[in-house]
Amino acid sequence: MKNFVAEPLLLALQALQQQGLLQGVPIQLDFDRPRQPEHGHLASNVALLLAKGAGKKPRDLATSILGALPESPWIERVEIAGPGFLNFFLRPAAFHAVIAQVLGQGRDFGRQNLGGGLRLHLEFVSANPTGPLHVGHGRGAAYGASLAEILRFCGYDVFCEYYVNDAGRQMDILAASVYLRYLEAAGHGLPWDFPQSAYRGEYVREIAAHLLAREGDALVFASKNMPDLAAIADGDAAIDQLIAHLKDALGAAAYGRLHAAGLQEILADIRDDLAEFGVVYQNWYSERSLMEQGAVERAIARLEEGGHCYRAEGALWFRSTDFGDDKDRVLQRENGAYTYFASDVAYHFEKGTRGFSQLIDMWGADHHGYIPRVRASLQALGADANALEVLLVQFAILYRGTEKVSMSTRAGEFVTLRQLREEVGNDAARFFYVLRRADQHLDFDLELATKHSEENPVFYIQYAHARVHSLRRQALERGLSLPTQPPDLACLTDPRELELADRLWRFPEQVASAARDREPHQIAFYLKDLAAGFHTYYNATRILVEEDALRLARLSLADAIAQTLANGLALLGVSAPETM
RNA sequence: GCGCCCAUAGCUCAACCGGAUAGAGCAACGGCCUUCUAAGCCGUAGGUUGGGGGUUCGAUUCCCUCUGGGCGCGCCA
Repeated sequence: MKNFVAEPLLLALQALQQQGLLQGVPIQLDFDRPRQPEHGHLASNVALLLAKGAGKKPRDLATSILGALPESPWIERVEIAGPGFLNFFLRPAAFHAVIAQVLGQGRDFGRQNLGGGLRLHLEFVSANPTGPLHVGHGRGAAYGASLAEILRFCGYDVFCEYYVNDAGRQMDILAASVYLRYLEAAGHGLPWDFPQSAYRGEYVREIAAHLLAREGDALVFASKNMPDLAAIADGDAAIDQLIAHLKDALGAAAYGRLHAAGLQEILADIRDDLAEFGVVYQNWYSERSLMEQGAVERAIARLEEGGHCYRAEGALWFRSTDFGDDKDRVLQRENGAYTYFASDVAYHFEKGTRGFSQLIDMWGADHHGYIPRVRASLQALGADANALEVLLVQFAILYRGTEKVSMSTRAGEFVTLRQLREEVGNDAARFFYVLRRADQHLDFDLELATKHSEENPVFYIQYAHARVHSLRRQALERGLSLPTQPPDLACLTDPRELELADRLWRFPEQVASAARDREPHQIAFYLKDLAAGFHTYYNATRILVEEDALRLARLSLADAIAQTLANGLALLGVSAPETM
């Protein structure tokens, strides 16, 4: 739609160039949507931008441009204002064309091909499978899923992946926690209190109960000669001793079943939870498979071949300081075990070999210090470090009223994503999560979200959508005809109607902007604005009037608005109900 | 101490890769339902964009500095 103005303006600038007025000045077209209606529907500051290079005063240049503008069926008039802005006023026909376009394109209105099919890898959530997802993870899930949809709508080939940390010490702690609950469920009391450093959530008992149902007493024997945890002051050391004992006593096969019991149940839960939330992955990538395939060894060998490693204090280090990191990082510990970082080096390198042009990672903001070392590793491995883009998502801080809610997974004190979804509904949750920029802290007041969920702006938007469909139902009930394609919009002359069409026209731009900035909240705010415009119009103007032409034209406008609301809501994973 | 992020109306947040007079919602106050869904609409009030410098025709936006907050600085993940 900007072409209505961009094409004539470009022609004018080219004409001036031929006259020698803009020699050596690179032409750049730039438009603004003025806040003030007096400033037109579109304003261009080209004269201000090009004035310096052309050696002219901005207003004089603007006058020259104005003189060179060809006639256009869409442009009513052009004014020069302020320091040299060119303000374009469009004819109603331009807005009618927008409405027709929305109705013609339907669900594809707003779709565009910015990406050109570029393959893009998007990793998000990737929470450790040591417990159910909590409300904090929900933000990443909603944000990532919405971003994926927006990017797809803009012509990118997006591949969503969840990186499963199924290999680390945290999983061993989970296994040990399950084992202790298993003993309890089997009727064997623990010789000491349940450890503080183990996972104490209720879900661990459930996993243990299922394990007991499958295994019976078969694993109880390993409770003999357990280390005396009560005697070990350091909780982490205590749990590590317990893990070592269990691995030894149970043997690889039985310990593997114990380990898998927790992992598989929790992973299945996470998968279902996210699927119900409308968050779908193309792949779940196992950290353990990375290790079993030798990818970590290969990556480290490659680093060593490049001379980026050294041994010190018994450990193998990566000289990340050569690539701008604060300090060097350990890849392999003194005890021979690889660090989490080593897996991540391999994982990110491996991603790059799968043919993606760009890698987008979404991390919690607490991981920001991690970016330089991952970048450094990609650089050292000869990969394109610029292909990795890390989006940091700030924490969601939970409140219950004015009180901060603890969010410890170990202690099992948290509100799960599932609980939240059940309380406020998927639509409200999805929308609420993307309502603010990712780099803003999200204050999530549970009391407010549950008690006053009807105040959530998602209902405001859905209500506007439902109202349009209500109009259509009303029209049918009264035996009135509905619009046909293409609509006749000539009688839409009211400034409010044209202004609404103006907002519709903005949708594709907003989608592109949201994709470029990786900011789904832009869509959310746009939809609020469009819904507000419709509610105002609805209250001020009767749509189902007797006069056929006017009624059909207004219904067409309403249909176009509903279509755009539905398209936008779909990008955010929110439903667009026809009745409320 | 070093690094990253943030600071806009009483509260929660917008402001289109620098644009013209900084906008919404909530809270407050006052109006609108015998006609298309009042989960709505209209109006009033609310600001030195944390302070100070700089760049620019032009700064909430970019740079510097200070203040205040969040997070990080493990052979944890």
